Amino acid sequence: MDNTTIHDTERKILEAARKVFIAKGMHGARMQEIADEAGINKALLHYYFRSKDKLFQAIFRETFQELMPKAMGIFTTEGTFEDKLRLFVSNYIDTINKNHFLPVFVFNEINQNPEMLTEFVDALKPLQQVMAAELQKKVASGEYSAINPVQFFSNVMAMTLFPFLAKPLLTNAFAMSEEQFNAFVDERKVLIPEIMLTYLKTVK
Amino acid sequence: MDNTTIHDTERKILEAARKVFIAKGMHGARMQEIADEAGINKALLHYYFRSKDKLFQAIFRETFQELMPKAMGIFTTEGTFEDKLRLFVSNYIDTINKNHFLPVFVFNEINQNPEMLTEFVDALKPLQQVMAAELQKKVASGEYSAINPVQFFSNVMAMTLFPFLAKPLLTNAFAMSEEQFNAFVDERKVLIPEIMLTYLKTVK
DNA sequence: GTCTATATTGTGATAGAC
DNA sequence: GTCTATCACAATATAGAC
Repeated sequence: MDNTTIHDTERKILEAARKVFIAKGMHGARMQEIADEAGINKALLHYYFRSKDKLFQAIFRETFQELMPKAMGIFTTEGTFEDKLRLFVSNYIDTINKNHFLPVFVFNEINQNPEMLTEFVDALKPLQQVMAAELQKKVASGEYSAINPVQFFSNVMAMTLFPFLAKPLLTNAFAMSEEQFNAFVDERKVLIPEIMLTYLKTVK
Repeated sequence: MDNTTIHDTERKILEAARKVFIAKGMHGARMQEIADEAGINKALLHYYFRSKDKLFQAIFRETFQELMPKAMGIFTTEGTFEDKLRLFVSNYIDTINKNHFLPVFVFNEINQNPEMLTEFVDALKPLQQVMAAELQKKVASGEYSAINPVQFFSNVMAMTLFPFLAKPLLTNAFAMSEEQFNAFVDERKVLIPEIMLTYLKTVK
C-alpha cells in the first residue's frame, strides 16, 4: 500500500471531522461526536491524528482550498471577459451551493485565528491577478471605465457569497422555503455579472 | 435605584462579556476570561447571570440589534432615493467600522444556532420594506428598471459587509496596512451606491 | 454583593489488552 | 489497527463565609 493510498478508516475520520467541524466550528466540535459520526472510538482519532488541533488543521486546509474559487481555468480559456465573468459566478455559486456552511465556517475560523493564513497567503492573489489583467485590457482599450481591481473582485465575491453567509437570516426574514432560496440564488448567476458589467460599461 | 439602572458591576460584566464573546464566539469564550476582563471573579458572573448561556443570550441580543442597520430614519426623511442610499451605505460602513468583528460573529452564531432567530424574525423586514417601497416608486415612474427588492437589498448589504467579513483575507492577500484597509473601505461609500444606481438607471 | 473554596461534569488525550 | 478503561485537567456551576 503506497503512501498515496488513504486507509478507509482515515477517510471515514476525515469525512466525519469535516462534517462536524464545519457545522460546529473548531471550539464547538467534540472529538466524541466526530468518532460517533465516523463509527469508531475516540482513541482511533488520536491514533491517526495526534490531536484535535492537528485534525482540525487537516480539515481546514482542504476546506479553505475548496472555498477559494477555481477561476484560473476559466480566465485563461478563450472567450470574452463578459462570458468568463458569467461562467465564473455561475460555477462559483454552484460550488458553494453544495455546502452552504463553507463560507461562514472559513471566515469565522480565519477571524478567530488569522495566523493560520500565513500558510495560504498566496491563495487569493493569482485569482485576483488573472481577473485584474483581463479587466485592465478592457480599460486600456477604452471599453470599460477604470476601477480598482481589488474593489471589483471584492464586489463579485461579496455578492456571490453573501446569500450563503446570511442564509438563515434571509430565509427567516423573507419567509423563503428551500426552493425559493435556491431560485433566489440561481437568479443571481445572471444578476451579479449584469450589475458589474453595466457599471463597467456605463460609468465615465 | 430603579429597575432601569444597571449596576456598575453588571455593566462591567456586560462589557467584558461582549468583548470576549465577539472575539472568541460562544464556544471559544471562557467564563474565567470574562471575569478577568471585568476585574471580578467567576462566581459573580453566575450571580448576575445564571449561566454562560444566559450571559451569551444577553450579549447576542444586543449585538444582533447593532448589526441590523438603522435605516428607517434615513429612508423616512426628505431627499432623493440616491441620496438616501448613499447616506445609508456611508452610515452603515461607519457603524461596522467601529467593530470589525461584529458581522462574522453574528453570522457565525446564527448559522450554528438558527433557532435563535425566531426572536428576531422581524428585524430585517421593516428595513427591507421601507427600502423596497422607495425603490418601487422609482420603478413605477419609469426612472428605474425593475429589480427584485430582496436582490437589491442583498447586494447592498453584501457589498457593504463583505470587507469586514473577509478582512484578514483581504489585508493578507493584498498586503494592506490598517490605513490602506480603511481607505479601501472608505472608497466603497461612493462605489457601492454608484454601482447599484448605475444598474437601476441603465438596464432595460 | 463579593469573595474563596469546592463540587461536578465535560473533554482531550493516553495506557495497555487484544 | 482497534478497542475499553482511565487519566488529567479544563470549565461551568454552586456552597458558604464575610
